Amino acid sequence: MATPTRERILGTTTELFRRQGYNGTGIKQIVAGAKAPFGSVYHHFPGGKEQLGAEVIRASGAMYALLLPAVFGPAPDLVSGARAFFRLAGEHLEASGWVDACPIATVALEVASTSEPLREATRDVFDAWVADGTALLAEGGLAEDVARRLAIGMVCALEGAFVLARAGRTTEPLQAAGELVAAQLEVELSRL
Amino acid sequence: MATPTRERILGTTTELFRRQGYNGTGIKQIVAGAKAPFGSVYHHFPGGKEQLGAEVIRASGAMYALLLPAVFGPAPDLVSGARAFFRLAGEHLEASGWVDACPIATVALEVASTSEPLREATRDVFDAWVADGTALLAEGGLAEDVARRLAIGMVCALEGAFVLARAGRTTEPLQAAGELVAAQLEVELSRL
DNA sequence: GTCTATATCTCGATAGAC
DNA sequence: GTCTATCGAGATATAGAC
Repeated sequence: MATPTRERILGTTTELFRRQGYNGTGIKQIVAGAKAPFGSVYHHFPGGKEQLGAEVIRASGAMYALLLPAVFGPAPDLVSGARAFFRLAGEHLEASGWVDACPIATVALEVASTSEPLREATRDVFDAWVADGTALLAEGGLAEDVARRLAIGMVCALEGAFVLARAGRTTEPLQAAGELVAAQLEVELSRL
Repeated sequence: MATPTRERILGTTTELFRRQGYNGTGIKQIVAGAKAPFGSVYHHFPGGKEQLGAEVIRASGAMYALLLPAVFGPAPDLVSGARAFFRLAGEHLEASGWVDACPIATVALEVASTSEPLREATRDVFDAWVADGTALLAEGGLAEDVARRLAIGMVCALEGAFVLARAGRTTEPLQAAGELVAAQLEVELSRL
């Protein structure tokens, strides 16, 4: 209840970006959803929509990074962890009415050629995810270069699966992409 | 030079969608790029921006579907074809200044929760790509269900790699995703 | 079919009262 | 720090001359 205005703005913007992207989301819509006065956006984010967008991207990225240890931690092994990750992502996406996929992919594609500050924010988030994933797989015994290659592959497969899943309203892409990653992970682990 | 107005509008819109997405592209910008009068858009596309967008999505999808046989056809085998596909995609993306990736992914994410006609258009394109890919892999001897799973995985890996590559201005995701698909394809083919 | 002018709306952003 | 009023620019779409 006592949520600060600034936090409410960030939260509402995160949700709207996920649903409509950056260009599709207006500041008036943001303040309406956050129940904040219009001027608050420019008080808390003097850089305007672009600064707000950059902060949302970085905060969302940090939140989602927590999912990696949260799902892989309890899993008995890396292959089970990978399967669980894609399965949970699919279940969550469907339960949310095909909205709650990756919080930054839409924005990443929109701004990649139109805003350098925002592009750099999305790049930093993906880099951090890949670094975390690489560390996780390397702890499982994989060589550093193999771990990095598979970590990138996992993020790519997940992001692409979200695109197809939201377009087709089906979890089949999540299953196929998860199977692809898990199977290849199994092959690499069997070589140790 | 004698390009019909309608075709010029479609071509310019395709290019702008790829760079800025659906919401980031204005009709004024489209007619300026196409050197067409403003009213022509509503003459040729009475349904306005949404109809124009749907036609662009379907036409772009059909164009890109031709790349599959074009790249896999000359390749000596499926695994080489897959590697070539991802390598060529990366080279083309970099040569275009990190603009020319998937022509519809950005729009697909933007409209997935905001426009049913446009979402259905992107879904149909992805479905067609998956069907073509499945047929290609099945001709190579894979069972229908395995072929479909790998075809979906290939499209997912490619789409996701485009997201990371455009954000990071690097072809590394294309390489990693291509390697993931090629390696798994090799595993499945070795089982025959 | 081509093209111009304009209507109506919403955008991001600012100024300034409180 | 909170909130309102408003600006100028841009959006989509329409009307109607040629």
